[in-house]
Amino acid sequence: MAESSNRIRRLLADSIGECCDEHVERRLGELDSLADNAFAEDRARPVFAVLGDETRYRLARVLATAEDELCVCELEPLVDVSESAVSHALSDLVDAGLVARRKEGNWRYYRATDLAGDLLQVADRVKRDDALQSEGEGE
Amino acid sequence: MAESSNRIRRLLADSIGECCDEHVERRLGELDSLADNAFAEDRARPVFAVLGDETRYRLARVLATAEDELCVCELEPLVDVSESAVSHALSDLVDAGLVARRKEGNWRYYRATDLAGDLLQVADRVKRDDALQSEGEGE
DNA sequence: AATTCGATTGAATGGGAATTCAGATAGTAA
DNA sequence: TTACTATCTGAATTCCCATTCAATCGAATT
Repeated sequence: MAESSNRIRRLLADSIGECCDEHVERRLGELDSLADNAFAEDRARPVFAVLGDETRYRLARVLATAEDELCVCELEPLVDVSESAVSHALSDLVDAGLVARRKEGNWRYYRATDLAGDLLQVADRVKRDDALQSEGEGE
Repeated sequence: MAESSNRIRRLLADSIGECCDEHVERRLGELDSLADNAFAEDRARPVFAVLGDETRYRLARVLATAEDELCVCELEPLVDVSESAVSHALSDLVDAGLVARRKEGNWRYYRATDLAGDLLQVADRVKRDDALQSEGEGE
């Protein structure tokens, strides 16, 4: 705390020439409220964590691409893990709201939700922009 | 392979009453091309994996909320890890195209890219829909 | 009711990733 | 050039999570 506010003091001094206690206090207040706003809603992270795993990502991708429901036995051959792992992965996807489940007899059908489709679409779309953005930096 | 196509045979038999070899072959073909399409672009997964980590997620969230560049010494107090870990996390975010870096003297300024902002926005927006979607399932 | 089938669950384990530690680097100041 | 600053890097360690194994479930069939 004392350490970091010293750095911020020097940072302010560097950027605005002069820096008094008042400046430091104000900046610290700004950062505090920024953190409050940023962390007000933090239920989004599990969604990213779920999609970050290869198995779950592939299942979500297939289901979103299919735009239709698929049975577990149709999904299983598409990922290189055991039947049990597929079941675990699909459960995680359901819990995260990325996939919906329907039961019919012994079969379980899974379908991607809009959330999954939208997230994958955004991640695909902006990937090129990303490359453009990092080109400019003179490292 | 033989195992899974047997299941698919039974699945088809269950859903369309009758099922011959031709049906099985066609369905297997459909699933194959589905997988080809789904896995054509797979560079999106690392982005999710990066955002799935708590430290990186918080940094990205703060930077996106700030809508302005922040110095490392301003970010560090907001996450409960060492200075080194913050540096590692920021590097990962830059590599994933979620954050851009600018150097000025001894200071390093970081800013969220559009990709980060868009992904976080989508993840936040659709979270309510998700809750609605999973309400309907009679588990 | 016994068996088979598709799928799920829970516990244990192995592998990988996040953190830290120690040292390095580049820029600044004396 | 010497010291100091803010940040980064790489190696080592710790910790978590994805997978598997085994057992189980509900539904259907005999």
